[in-house]
Amino acid sequence: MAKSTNPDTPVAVKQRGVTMKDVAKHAGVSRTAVSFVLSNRENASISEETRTRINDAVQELGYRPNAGARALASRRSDWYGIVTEIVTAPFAVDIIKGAQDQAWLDRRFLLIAPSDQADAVGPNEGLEDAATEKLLEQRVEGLLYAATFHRGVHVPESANEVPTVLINCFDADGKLPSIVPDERAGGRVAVERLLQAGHTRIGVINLDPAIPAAVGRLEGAREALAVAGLELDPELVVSGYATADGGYEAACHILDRYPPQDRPTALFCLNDRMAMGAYDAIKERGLTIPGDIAVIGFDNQELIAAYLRPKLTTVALPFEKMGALGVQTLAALTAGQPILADQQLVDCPLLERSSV
Amino acid sequence: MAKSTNPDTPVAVKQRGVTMKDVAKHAGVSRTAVSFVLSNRENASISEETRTRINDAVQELGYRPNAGARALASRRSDWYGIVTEIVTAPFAVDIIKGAQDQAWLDRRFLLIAPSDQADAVGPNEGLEDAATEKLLEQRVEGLLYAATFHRGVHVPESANEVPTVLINCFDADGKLPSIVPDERAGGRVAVERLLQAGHTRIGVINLDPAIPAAVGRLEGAREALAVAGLELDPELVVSGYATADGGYEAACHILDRYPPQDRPTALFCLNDRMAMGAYDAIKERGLTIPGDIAVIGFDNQELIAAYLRPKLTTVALPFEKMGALGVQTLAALTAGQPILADQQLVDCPLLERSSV
DNA sequence: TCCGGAAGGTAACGCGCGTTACCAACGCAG
DNA sequence: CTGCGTTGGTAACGCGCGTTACCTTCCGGA
Repeated sequence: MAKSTNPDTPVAVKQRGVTMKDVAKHAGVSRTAVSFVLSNRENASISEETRTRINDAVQELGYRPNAGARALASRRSDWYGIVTEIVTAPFAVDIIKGAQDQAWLDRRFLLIAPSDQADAVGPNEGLEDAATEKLLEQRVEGLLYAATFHRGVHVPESANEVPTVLINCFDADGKLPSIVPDERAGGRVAVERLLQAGHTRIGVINLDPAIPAAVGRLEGAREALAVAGLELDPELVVSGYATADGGYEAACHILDRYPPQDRPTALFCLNDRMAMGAYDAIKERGLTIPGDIAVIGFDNQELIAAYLRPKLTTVALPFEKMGALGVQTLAALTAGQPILADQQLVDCPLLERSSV
Repeated sequence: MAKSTNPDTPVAVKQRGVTMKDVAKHAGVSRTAVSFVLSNRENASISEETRTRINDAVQELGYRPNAGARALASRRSDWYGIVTEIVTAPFAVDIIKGAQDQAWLDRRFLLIAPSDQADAVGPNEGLEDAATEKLLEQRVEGLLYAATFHRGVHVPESANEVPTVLINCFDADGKLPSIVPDERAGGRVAVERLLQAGHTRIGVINLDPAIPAAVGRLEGAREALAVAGLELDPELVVSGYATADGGYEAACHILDRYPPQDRPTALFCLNDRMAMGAYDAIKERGLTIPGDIAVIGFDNQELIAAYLRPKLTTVALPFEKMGALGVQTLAALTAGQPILADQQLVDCPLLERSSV
């Protein structure tokens, strides 16, 4: 099987492409005519006959336009750049998917440049700037910045040279438009679901209380309770590391503190990984889900939520939608249209599975 | 969702950039001199003094080269394209990361184009061709195709126009070089680890026996056993759906078939999701991991393997390495260098955690 | 008859850059 | 003085394409 490849290409592969000139010659017309036909010019007067002759020539020769040359001549590039650490930490990969798909719909192209965890003051600090710089060298018409988790970020200076939109993060300096999840509404819908199932004593497994996700989700939870005339018992809110272990420990803490009759009957875990740990704590105590304890998560990490047993009911982060909305917003910006709002909130839908 | 946002809006943003001419004027030299300095031409005779004058001008004006124009003039584009369904199904996202990083090292750029599950004969069948076509329009110098799981694929005809390398898949028509995991060695190392821990009666939770991963891993398992003078008991090999539920059922099947003393003492799960299900089956029966039953997985899906309790020992798929190797191979190809082998196997390292 | 206009094109410029060919000035040996 | 190599540059072409200005017919009406 070990065959060495291609003996007859010496060095530097010839990008010998068919050009418009070739098409023109083959069709017996001028290059301009070809250009007119290919770009579907409105007021170009080309007879139907030559038009088809040109199209045939395009087919026969396998002509493929040169995007670079086109960009050079027309001074518009048909592409956006996205700078993201998602390539490194794929948690929010659906942002890319959503953006990619939307761009594709708009016949645009997404250049993806990696960044390390943004604002990391470590050795790789320059990477983000370099990525932005590289994208601008490609003459992207707009920039997107996407983060793996909702937070404030600083974008490089040069991002101001083209329209820029932030996805799943916001400009700490407050100048750029951003698309973020509506954490508060998400927290509300989660707790509403628990209330609706009859739970009134609800434990909360919290994230680092300082991050936007925790603040918003908790606030939403309080709102939902308030509507029902209830309050959030501070004793039932336990923070932990945002991991399965952290969730396990927090759940143990909550479950063991009370005698069975006073125990909360539901747990709102502020992310799915912690819910995963909570599952273990609950099962370990011989309790069932959702019979004895209902569990609701947040994030909808497929690998966890869909594969836990029972499958986890959770609130989904609208990554894909945010990605698409980011591109739409960028399209509006580059077209000079006004933007609806500086910060667009996107709904976090509840995903019913079997843990409530 | 995903409503198309008017692609042909006229009001294009002026990409008013500083050009070489501006730099030249500002430095009081010719544009050629600037070009020579910026491209570090070997035998260009430019005095040290004008050289610094030019560099200063570049700084002061914030000149940024136009990648498109450069590509047009030099007929080389500094970028590769990668067509992949990974954007849709992020399982193997590290391939992109590895490729991206390696490309970045080579000062190249990766254009990522989405494809649906390849060879899907569904409604989206054309997407892959379209993606390839778009990439060729950008004049990529080489193409990568990456799959989420190891399998044979067909690539579009036009891929033959530039050097092409397949990652985590292979050309069903046998013409293109590919980078795939060494499944067999992975299966071997997994079972070797179990043997080393003293297990001789090993159950195997198998995937769809037809796919390359299952074939290779099972073969490797047999080899390892053979070295130890053992054989694989066909009764201990149970196939199931490649999900947690599938793993759960298969594990139940194996565990319940024998009385405790005849029961296998270890399970080799051919992927981590199935191991996740197996965990449940084992715990449900009051057995401990790894005390009563050792479990070893395959794939190293971080979200599962690192968060299961106990953490799962598993064989990692070398996605990142495959991505990097893919780019390296492509670089060699585009440089006209011969390729080592048509199919390169990449090692699957064992990741020790706590389940053996 | 002449004029006007539409239909069906084409020549030529420039986008920003890499690259080749050429040129002026200078030093220095013969 | 001539000849010749070296140093330090520059003019000009072309990459593939969008675009503008212009140029020919041809036809119908006054």
